[in-house]
Amino acid sequence: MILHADADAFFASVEQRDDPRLRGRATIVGPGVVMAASYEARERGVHGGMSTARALRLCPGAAVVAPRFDAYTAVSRELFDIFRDTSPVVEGLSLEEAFLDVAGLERISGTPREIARRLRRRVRERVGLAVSVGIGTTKAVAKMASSAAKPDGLLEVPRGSELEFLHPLPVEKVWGVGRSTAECLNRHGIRTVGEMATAGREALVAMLGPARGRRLHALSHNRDPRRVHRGRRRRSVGAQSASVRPTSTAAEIDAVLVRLVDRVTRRMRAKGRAGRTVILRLRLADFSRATRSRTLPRPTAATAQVLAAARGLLAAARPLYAEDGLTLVGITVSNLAGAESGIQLELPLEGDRRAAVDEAVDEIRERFGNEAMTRGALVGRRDATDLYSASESASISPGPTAEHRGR
DNA sequence: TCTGGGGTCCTAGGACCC
DNA sequence: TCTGGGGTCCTAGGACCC
Repeated sequence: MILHADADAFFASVEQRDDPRLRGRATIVGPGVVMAASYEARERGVHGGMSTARALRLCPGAAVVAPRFDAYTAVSRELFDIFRDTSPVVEGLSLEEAFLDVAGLERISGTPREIARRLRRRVRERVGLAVSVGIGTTKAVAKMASSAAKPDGLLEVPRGSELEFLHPLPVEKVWGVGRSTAECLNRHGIRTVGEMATAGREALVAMLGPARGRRLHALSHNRDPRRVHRGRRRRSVGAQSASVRPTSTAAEIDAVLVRLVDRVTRRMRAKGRAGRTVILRLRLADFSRATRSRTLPRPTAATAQVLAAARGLLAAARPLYAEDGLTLVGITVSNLAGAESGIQLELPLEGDRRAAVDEAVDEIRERFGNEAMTRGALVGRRDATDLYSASESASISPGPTAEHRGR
């Protein structure tokens, strides 16, 4: 069984925990837009992403507080300490939520429900926050069960009863279905997961494209082979700023760009990562978006190199915004060295390299299932997985099957 | 309703190679 | 010389998540 644990209204709950005056009071984090809203505010229709001005019209008297990211990071660490103490296999999804594989822990720790109860109690006592937990046989069911359990709840979907849980749910409750997908399904008369199951795979693929169509079809029949795995490597590092205005001068925009590049490359160096693709993100005056990217021959985390690429992209994109100006600039470095695959291994430069590869293949089978190995690829490369110690590394990708690829 | 900041994954076309 | 299948990499954009 898989647990999905998720701290309720995380940022807002930390603020309420740390400031007694906010307890029991509608609390909104973030000036400008709502980054998080306490349940008191949600009851009045406030939700993440809306402007605080609108939120205050819906919920006059709400407290608006500025985010304190350092505090959230510290609380997140405490939360994950408890998660990892609960199960050896923890996969974090964000600061405040994670999957925990509790299969095989019955002898030591009790049933999944007992484990979940204890987890919730420990977080409440030691961190002072409410954590909702969903229990299911798959990631998707566990995740959707925790949403259904909120606030401050626990919901187990026992093995065998998954379809009873899934089928009545409206499609927009499905993890991975957002506004656009929901609208498309609704247009075709599909409103619930059960109707999705009845529609059939070909119909869903025709509506949504091969990847989304197949995934949702599988999910509606409770098929979700994804394992819980720890140690996923970050695939990109980015920073953006909405401090630019349509009236900003070229020099002001360049100053923002320099600050963003510095922030990103600093973080990359701190983590010992280097990347090859520099992506410039722009939001124009009419709030439309554009991206421009450039792939370098070699991974880098050097400020000067990333900045040179970023400036080149900005200059080339100038015709886009010369007339009306910009409202956001962002820089992301992706294609991070050593992140191409599901698994990384260091090969000894001498000795039994074959054995190391065989071991890695076994691990991939375990993590991703046999299915995923039909087209496993072994890619050997000599590059810097770690900025400071270049070594030969190999990555083995859990290749999509021919069926997955639609070929 | 005039809109943060950080990520993930998928798609589609073109260049290029064998 | 022309045609074709099969593959990789790069670029740009879109959808979704917290």
